[in-house]
Amino acid sequence: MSPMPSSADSPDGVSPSGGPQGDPQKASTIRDVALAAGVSKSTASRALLGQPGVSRANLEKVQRAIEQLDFVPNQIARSLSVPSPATLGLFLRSAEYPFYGHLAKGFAAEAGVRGYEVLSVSSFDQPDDANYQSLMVLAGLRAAGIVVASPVVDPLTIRRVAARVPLVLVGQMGQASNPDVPFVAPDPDDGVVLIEHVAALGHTSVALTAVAPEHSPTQWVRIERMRSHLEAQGVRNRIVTIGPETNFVDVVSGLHEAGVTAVLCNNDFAALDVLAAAAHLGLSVPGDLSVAGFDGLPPFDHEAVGLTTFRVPTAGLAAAAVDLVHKLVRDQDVERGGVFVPGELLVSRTTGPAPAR
Amino acid sequence: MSPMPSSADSPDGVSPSGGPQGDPQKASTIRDVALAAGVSKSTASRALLGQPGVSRANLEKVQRAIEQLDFVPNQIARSLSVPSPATLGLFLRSAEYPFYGHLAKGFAAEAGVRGYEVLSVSSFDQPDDANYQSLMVLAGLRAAGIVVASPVVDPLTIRRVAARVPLVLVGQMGQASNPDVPFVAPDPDDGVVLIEHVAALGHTSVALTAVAPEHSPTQWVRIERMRSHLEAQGVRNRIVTIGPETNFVDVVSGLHEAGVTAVLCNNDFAALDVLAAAAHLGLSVPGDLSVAGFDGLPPFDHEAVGLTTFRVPTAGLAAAAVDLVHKLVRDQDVERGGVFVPGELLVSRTTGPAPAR
DNA sequence: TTGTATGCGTTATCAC
DNA sequence: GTGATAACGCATACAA
Repeated sequence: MSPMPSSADSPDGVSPSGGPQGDPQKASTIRDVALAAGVSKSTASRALLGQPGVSRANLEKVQRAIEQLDFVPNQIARSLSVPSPATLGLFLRSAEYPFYGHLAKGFAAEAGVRGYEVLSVSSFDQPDDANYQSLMVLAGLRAAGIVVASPVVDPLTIRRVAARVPLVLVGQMGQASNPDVPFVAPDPDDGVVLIEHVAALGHTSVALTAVAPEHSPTQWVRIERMRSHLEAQGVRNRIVTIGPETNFVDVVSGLHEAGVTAVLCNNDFAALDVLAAAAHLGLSVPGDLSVAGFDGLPPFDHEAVGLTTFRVPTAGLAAAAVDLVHKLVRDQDVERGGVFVPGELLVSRTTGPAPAR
Repeated sequence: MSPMPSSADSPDGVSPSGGPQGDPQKASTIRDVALAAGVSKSTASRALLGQPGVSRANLEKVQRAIEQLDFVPNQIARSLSVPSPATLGLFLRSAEYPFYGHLAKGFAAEAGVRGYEVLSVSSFDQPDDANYQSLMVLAGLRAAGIVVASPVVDPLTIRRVAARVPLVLVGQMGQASNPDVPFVAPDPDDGVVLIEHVAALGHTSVALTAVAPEHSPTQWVRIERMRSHLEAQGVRNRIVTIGPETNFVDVVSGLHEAGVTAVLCNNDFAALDVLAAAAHLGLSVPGDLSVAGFDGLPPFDHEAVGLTTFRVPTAGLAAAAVDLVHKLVRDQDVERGGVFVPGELLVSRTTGPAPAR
């Protein structure tokens, strides 16, 4: 696919010229300010920027003109003449999920202390080419750097964009497809901590839930580690693939009948589904069945929910990502490969000792 | 405060000229493309935009050059000459809260079908002037329209921006401070539905939790309605102001001893806090105490959580907001005032009949 | 201290 | 069909 943007991106046939009676009030420019203040554009500009070398009289005149005209400097034009490395782009999967929301928060905080503005676009399950468009918007805005925190972006797109602007991946280990793109990801051994938790509780037959690989590549790395760790310990295990259509009552019922005493879920939402199913089946948790989630973000980590889960370090991931992209922007060397950030186990009331047989 | 942006917005002392050995690969421009293709800028531009009047030969040459140079048109420069009506700005409070995350999702979906790109910036509890800066970024980008979904933006800023670019408020009824700025908000009578729910269950003494007014202006409108409705029904009531430092065990204990049998919380997080406190005090829910939340977004609406709450219609709010701003962009008349969107009551296991006295 | 002239990258208006 | 040239709004080196 050509990198050309579609020229038909005008929304819904809106003509740029505006509506019936023309533009209501054309945005005032620095020229207007200068005119109103009776000075040259240069002086107005200098006053605007608070630069030295402007007489008090003119400064005040310009300020008055600005007030009066409600003048807002056009950042676009500004950044055209002075390359501003002050904007970072954030490409998120979907702010509706706590993980991405918290990631955005950490990202904004970390970028803020470094003086960056953050512009973000979300890929709410858009088709691939729409994702490409969205990323191009960020690139077209000449953001100093871009952080991509969405597993659904095609590697070729990543490579294309990464070739032009410093880019860091979050939450996916892109080695295979894009070895040169640095990344930040949760420690793949995070899941092993959960395994050790349930193994210590005496469980000898556990199930792991998972979603389709294309929805979350990192999940599979983690799950494979968990699985091999389980087998090394001689614990029976199985993987259950779930999706939007999954009937959890059937699934949990089947697992229980097969002797499974612990279910480790791929995320906290799934854990709630399992808990609801267990309740529906009259299974006590953790008496008959232990359940653990994954992500551990609010509100799932709340005492009132009581879920045993594993908290992914969103703040740490965000900080590492900003750090990486900042280095890239400053043209400093970045270690090939990436950064892994470990999370922490949160033990609550949904896991307990394996039932006596 | 003056509308002048700080000129010290360069991140961390980065010199624009780049790192040690100069710019590694200066972004290629249309000039480079034209040069490489052996045509003029005009022809290159036309080819880029897919405009008619370009020979097949030249078209192909330009396309090849684009591929080779990894050329991405500079949107910034582009929108300088032709104001792009294809971008909507979204100013969010904090994507970490489910409400804003879901709002963003609905917003993106609705804007997408209308052909807009969505750029969002979040005001994660920034100080006021930082908010101003962020909004100015959006305004400076010359977005076609802006939707502000953050209660913490000062009215003067809103007015300033609204004077330049179509702007719609979400979640706050700005009549008082900005009567001319259209808004979309949850129905202020939403809370009354909860009142009727607990009243029907026989509760005669209820408490309402609330946060400080500056954090959520709309909340107070809702709560006032609830309160007057309670009094009209002769139900005893009190308002408990909560904050980050609140000790919920003390609060709930006090309420219970005072004979309160139902607590209606200002949001779902607070409801979880109340539930945890009740559990800690050995109070049964809903036996001794009924608890309800507010917002009703995932995962709070999950069966496994079992919380009685009220779902605010994020999708509806988002759709209405996009509709409004779209009309504004097209220069169509917009009814003064705003749009109220009602939500729906979700009854679950934390509310029940009032305990016999 | 102030004004003039030029450039940033792109599109649009003209001539050719 | 093609290529100069002038905007767009702002910053800035340079001249005054």
